[in-house]
Amino acid sequence: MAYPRPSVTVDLVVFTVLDTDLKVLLVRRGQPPFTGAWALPGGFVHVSDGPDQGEGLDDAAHRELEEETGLQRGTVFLEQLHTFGTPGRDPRGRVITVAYFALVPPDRAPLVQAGSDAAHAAWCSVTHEVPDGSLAFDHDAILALAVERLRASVDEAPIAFELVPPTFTVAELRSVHEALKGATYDAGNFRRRFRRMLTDGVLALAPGKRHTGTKPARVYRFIRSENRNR
Amino acid sequence: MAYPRPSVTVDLVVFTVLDTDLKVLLVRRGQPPFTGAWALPGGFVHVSDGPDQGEGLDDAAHRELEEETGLQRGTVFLEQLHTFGTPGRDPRGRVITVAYFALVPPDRAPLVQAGSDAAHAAWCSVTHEVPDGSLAFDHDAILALAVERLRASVDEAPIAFELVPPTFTVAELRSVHEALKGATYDAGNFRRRFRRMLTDGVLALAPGKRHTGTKPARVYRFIRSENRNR
DNA sequence: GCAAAAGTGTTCATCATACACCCATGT
DNA sequence: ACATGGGTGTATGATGAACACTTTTGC
Repeated sequence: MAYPRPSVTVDLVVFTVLDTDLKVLLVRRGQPPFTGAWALPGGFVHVSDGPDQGEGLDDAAHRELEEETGLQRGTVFLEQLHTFGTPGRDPRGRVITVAYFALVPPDRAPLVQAGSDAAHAAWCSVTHEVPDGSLAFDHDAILALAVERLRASVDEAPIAFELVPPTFTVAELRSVHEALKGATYDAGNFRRRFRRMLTDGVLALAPGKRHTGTKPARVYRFIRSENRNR
Repeated sequence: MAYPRPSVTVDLVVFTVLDTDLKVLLVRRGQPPFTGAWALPGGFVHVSDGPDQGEGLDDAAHRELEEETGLQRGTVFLEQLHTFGTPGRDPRGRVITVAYFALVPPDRAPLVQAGSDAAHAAWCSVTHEVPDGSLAFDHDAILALAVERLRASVDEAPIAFELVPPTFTVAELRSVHEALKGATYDAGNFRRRFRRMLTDGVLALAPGKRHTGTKPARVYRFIRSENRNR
């Protein structure tokens, strides 16, 4: 146990969908290395030599997320993505980073502006504003993997609901799907999938209607699986 | 950068299928903590304070795998699974472990016996020989996650081929699927899926036939996607 | 009235499942 | 001869893509 140890950090890939476009939260670096470059938010995992040993990885990720966005644990989807530890990825020394990806619904995304370091954080369009090779460290690779994982997860798990307000219309959910996959869905067919989720208890009709400029649409809400069986 | 740092290890969940049963490679611990208990093979990631910074995570996993089984890089499927870093998971101090899972075809599995520390390593049946709570550290949780991921991956990616000899029959591949999922597949329907893979270029007919005690069966081989397009 | 989005229905191809059935071989 | 597993065919139901269609609102 007397060997040199690496530093361990968490990096966050925080997604949201604004204006039917997939956005990622980036911060502008104020210190070297990569001063002035955009990077993923993140920080060191707190470690203690005492008996408590410090904080857990998920705890560190949630802490960093709250520091950066003000969003508290339990209110956002956060999941471990992958761990990156290639030697040389940080010129200062051996740093291993555990990457997480988070999903923030658009109605909570503006909270980012109210964060402590608001000036240097921004939502950037993944497809238009983040050219390959523009991020610090190996954050391009981390972002690429996160996008890939996000796209793959949409068809498997009910994660699109994490990117939508508490109540939403069929068209709104479809819009999120389209933003994630970069393709258009047939409105009729998407509605049928939607109806199946309704009968499966994944969704429920919510009171009220939404006026979007034309015919008012029904609004629905997502039923999390924990509450679905009771 | 002067804060206390954690130790970082890699742990390996090495699977194979022997006698139509899913097995995992376990080692018996010789030192405290958990002396005498079964554990996943693994070890510390080499870190250096010099400019080279040490070895990469994948490199560490491959090194540990070769030390334990003699299987060299490029000959086995190895993929990062998840990183576990709950404080207290190792009573000696803060240890964060990057878990990997590996798939070894049965024709190479016996090589494990030839390893340097052969006596204390064994293939254990996941369903019969590894009761919950029997492994050291949090290795029960790591194994459980690996099994879950393995089961989920079988239907998505062509990973069953990693658990089968270089050439195999339809029944052999079906047997692996059944061992992984713990269910039986209809022989005719499985054959149809198999035929689709054949026309898709995922599989190719291999020369020779295999005598299994009754009518000789055709043998096939897996075409890796890199070679499929040329 | 007209455009645009909400919402419904129909057709067609694909694929999983269940199951009946023939064929070849070792014992 | 016969049991066993290799190998083939068929009917049925679920699902998804493509697309025509009606309804309801705002302008």
